[in-house]
Amino acid sequence: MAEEIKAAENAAGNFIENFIREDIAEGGAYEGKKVHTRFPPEPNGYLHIGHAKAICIDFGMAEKFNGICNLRMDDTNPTKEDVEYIDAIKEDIKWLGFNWDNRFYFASDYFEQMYEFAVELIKKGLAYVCELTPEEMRANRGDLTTPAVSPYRDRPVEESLELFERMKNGEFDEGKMTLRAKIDLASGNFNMRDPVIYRINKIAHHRTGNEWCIYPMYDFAHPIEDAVEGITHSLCTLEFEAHRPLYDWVIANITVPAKPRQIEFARLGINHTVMSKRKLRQLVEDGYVSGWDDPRMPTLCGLRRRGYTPASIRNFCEKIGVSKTNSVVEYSFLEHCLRDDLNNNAKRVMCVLNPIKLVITNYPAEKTETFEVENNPNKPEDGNRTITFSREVFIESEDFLEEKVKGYNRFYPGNEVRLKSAYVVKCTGCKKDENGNVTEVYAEYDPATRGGDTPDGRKVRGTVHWVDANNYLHAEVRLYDNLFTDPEPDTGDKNFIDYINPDSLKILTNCKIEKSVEGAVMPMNYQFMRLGYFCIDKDSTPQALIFNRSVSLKDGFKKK
RNA sequence: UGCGGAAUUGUGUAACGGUAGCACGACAGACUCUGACUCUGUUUGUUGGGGUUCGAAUCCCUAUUCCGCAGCCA
Repeated sequence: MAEEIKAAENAAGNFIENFIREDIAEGGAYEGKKVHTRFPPEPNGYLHIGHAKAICIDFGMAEKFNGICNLRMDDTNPTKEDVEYIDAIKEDIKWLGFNWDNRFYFASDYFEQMYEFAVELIKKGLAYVCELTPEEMRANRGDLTTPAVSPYRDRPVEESLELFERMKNGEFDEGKMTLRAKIDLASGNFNMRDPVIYRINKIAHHRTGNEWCIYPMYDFAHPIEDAVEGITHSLCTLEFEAHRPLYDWVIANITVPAKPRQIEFARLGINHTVMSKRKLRQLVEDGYVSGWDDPRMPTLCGLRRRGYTPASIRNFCEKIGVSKTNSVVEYSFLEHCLRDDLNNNAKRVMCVLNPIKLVITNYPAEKTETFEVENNPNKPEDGNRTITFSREVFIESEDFLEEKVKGYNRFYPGNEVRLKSAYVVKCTGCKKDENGNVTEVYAEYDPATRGGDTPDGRKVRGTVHWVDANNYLHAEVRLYDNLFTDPEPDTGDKNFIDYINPDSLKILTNCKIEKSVEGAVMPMNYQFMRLGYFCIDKDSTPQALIFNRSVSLKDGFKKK
């Protein structure tokens, strides 16, 4: 316990952490236990960056207090769930680096117990079988100031007991009956207006098959799941705030030893994207993206394919903090977190996206020489690699201008430029085709500058990346931009589809990359010098390399 | 209109009656064999109005704005 408090005192301290710390100080819900949280996804879709925040909070908070965190599939609604998502969810969480050990559970593990608890409530006169149809229930729901009504509210306990058992036995059709908690039909909180806690669903459950035809509702199931697993702090998002009184009601009225506490935090919003499962699904199903793992998607599988690292995402979640304020974080902040990680860890490599040939006219035609280049100039311990150089190299077509422009210090006739790690060369001109397009650039090299140094100490302002035209690999490179042009495509009465960015994907098929990447496989992050961070795509093969641009480098070039 | 929440710089987040700080961005400069990185500096904020107090982002009152809730979804 002392350790836990100490650990907490050393930490930054968001409101949840402070809450738990106070709880520990008071002895509160603990009874000497460890902090115990859980991450409870419903297996009905893929995880996205918003879930990553929740995962980092659930697992991270436990970690911070030397506690533990369970992974639990909240599978109480067989009409929406499927096994196909379970493995994907586990994979994403593992990828982020969190560990649930052997504490992997299903809400459906507790169906029998939940049934017993429901019976307990009925016996206590705290639940009753209601025969209102869904339509009738809606009609009798009341409104903000008018109470709800149910003609079945005062049904004798014995009768409810019998009907509930018959519900369980499949004697009634879907929609005919529900079990309702008897709380307060006049409550200003609709969740307390005798909420349905069991409904009939005659559909096979992905785990329990046809064993059950009645299923507990979230509001009844969740507190039980938490209590049964000994969860101390049940962390969830803000929209469940109004459900907390019901959560507490269930805990208070059934016989469980543990008293978990629900604490709510704000959902993550990120601009230039959408986060709701429904909308992401629409993007996939209507073909706006190639799939759930399209590199433009905010899904964890999408981000992973895009080249995001677990560290960058965890760091992002750590830095955005936790509060109860609804907020929209800038997408560029996520990008910052990626650059921050990759700048330290990605191997540098040279790739020319839009190649144009540079001919070094005073360099021998048949000669080839090699250079040793640092893999990461900021990290000498990452070693060197060898690249080759010859009379013809590819340079970026945008690194050449026929005439000097103020502030531009790359190739233009008369200017000296350094070919990164090779030689300083002086641009002498270019060749154009009949349409006036530049087809080749010419330069002369200074043999005294081998390795890129200038023995005479003269300054060379521009340094550009290049690839030996006699020794390179061909590559396809996919460039991505925001999926939506509008920073908040789904606020107000906007239709997010109207704001899809038509230029969110650009495919370059004529890229030249240095030979050293030969044989590279996923997952592999590179920095293409001066361009950005790129990774091998899952479509890539050794014969046909495909790279994704994860994020560009920050562009400090000031246009006047 | 009932209930429950939330308002701190462009964005996110601290400060729990005692100097409004940090990160990102932006801007300016230094450095540089990546116009990156790194480093230095600058800029912008307590939703409004009252009150309590020597002192208020923080406590009280009041107003305003925003978010969530009327699924047999989670």
